[in-house]
Amino acid sequence: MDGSGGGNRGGLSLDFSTGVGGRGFAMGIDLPINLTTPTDDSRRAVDEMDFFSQDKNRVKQGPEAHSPNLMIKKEDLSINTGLHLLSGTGHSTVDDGLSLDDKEKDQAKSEGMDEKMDSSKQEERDAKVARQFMELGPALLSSEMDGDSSTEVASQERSLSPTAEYALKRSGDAGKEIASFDHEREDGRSGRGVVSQMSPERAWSPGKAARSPPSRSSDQVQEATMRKARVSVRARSEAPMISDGCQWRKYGQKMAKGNPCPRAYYRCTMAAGCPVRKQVQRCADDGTILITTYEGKHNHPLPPAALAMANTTSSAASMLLSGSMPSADGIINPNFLARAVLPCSSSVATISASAPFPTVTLDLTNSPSLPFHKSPQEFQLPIPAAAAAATPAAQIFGQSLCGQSRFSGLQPPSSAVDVQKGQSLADTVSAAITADPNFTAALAAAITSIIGGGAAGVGQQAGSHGSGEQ
DNA sequence: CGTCTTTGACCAGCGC
DNA sequence: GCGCTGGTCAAAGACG
Repeated sequence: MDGSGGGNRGGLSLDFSTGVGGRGFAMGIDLPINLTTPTDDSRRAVDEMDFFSQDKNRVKQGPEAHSPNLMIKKEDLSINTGLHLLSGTGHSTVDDGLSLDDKEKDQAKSEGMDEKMDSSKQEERDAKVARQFMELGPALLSSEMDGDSSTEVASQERSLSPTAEYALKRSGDAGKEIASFDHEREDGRSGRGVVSQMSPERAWSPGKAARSPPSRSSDQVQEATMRKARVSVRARSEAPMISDGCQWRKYGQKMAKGNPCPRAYYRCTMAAGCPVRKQVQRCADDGTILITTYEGKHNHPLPPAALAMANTTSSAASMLLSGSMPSADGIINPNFLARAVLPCSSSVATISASAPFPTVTLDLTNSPSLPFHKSPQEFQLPIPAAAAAATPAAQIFGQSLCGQSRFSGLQPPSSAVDVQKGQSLADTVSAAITADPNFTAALAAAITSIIGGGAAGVGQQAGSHGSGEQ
């Protein structure tokens, strides 16, 4: 897909490993994120295009005006892009769950982030956070699902253990079983109305949509034809997979065209029937760059570390949603999200309409310097994007972002006007931070996702089993 | 023994 | 219609 930028200047090794090795756990990540100075022409998303401007115009003109590549419904994006699009007031418990761990991580930062954490200390932290997560699990679920029908589904999903699902899928007529499993989540009872933004399991594969039964509502039919937004994260890592706090099971591996490195397919196993899947592949041009593409939304509570990553990616995805909305604003700083995710990066986020899915790419490989070296005060500003989808304040952020008619991480701000608008937007976000405590909570979670590798394995530890890379 | 990874095969979409 | 490609399945083997 896209090449990689420059060399390995200013690299930073972040030890995301939990120290709990062991087969089957998708953690143990040594993630040396190496942020480099961007080279605009060396990283390029395939088929990058002016996604928002076209879409905005066409929304006003009606769906008929859409080209197939741009027929993206707002609700479609909301259904599938957020890995864990928390709404409203679901963050208090998350915040609580993070507090202790954050303190410890802050301390660890002060002791020098360039060094790998002592494994024993990290184990202690992991165990501690794992206990917190286990204790908070029910509360997390209730708070996150509160107020919508998701609670019903969550309980239903939980009623089927991962083992049971696995056995079900492996039994007898596998095709039939899997189909029925999908239907269970897609029908009116447990599908659309249930997890409000949960995508069907087949959402990952457009091909699977063709297998769906014809007897569906018009909305469902439309959804089946909709393209699913994805969030791709590029990061320099020598580990086979970045740790995002979730449990993943590898279900396939393929050699992708034009890339000597195989592409691995994972699905979330933290809960039965979780539709979230991800692809992991190394960049063809730079083997040190790991490209992780997420799709779907978790239908279960997440540990803090996973929540953080989910918020980060879902916020990026939410931009697609925002971008589909009309806006009177013109071009703003095309790299605002980039800076929001990593403050010092000038070329991080790319929205690509490359077929068949609209994709937000968060490029963590090309920032000239790291936020981790900065003071805590400096790091508070950038992260709001990570929480953009999670809090009311984030809506402000998202609304602002939706004004972007061009959003390309490949180009520096095209004009002084862009920079100016970006700055004003930053002011808005700053106000949002102070106005919304939940925003701060999500902020902390996002910080954890980037710097707090210690908690990355919490989910796996808390779970009875995990998955790992080969 | 249970769970997970590996890997070849299968299926569907898409382009020619 | 055919071939290519991406995505998924599932049997077999590996591991703890």
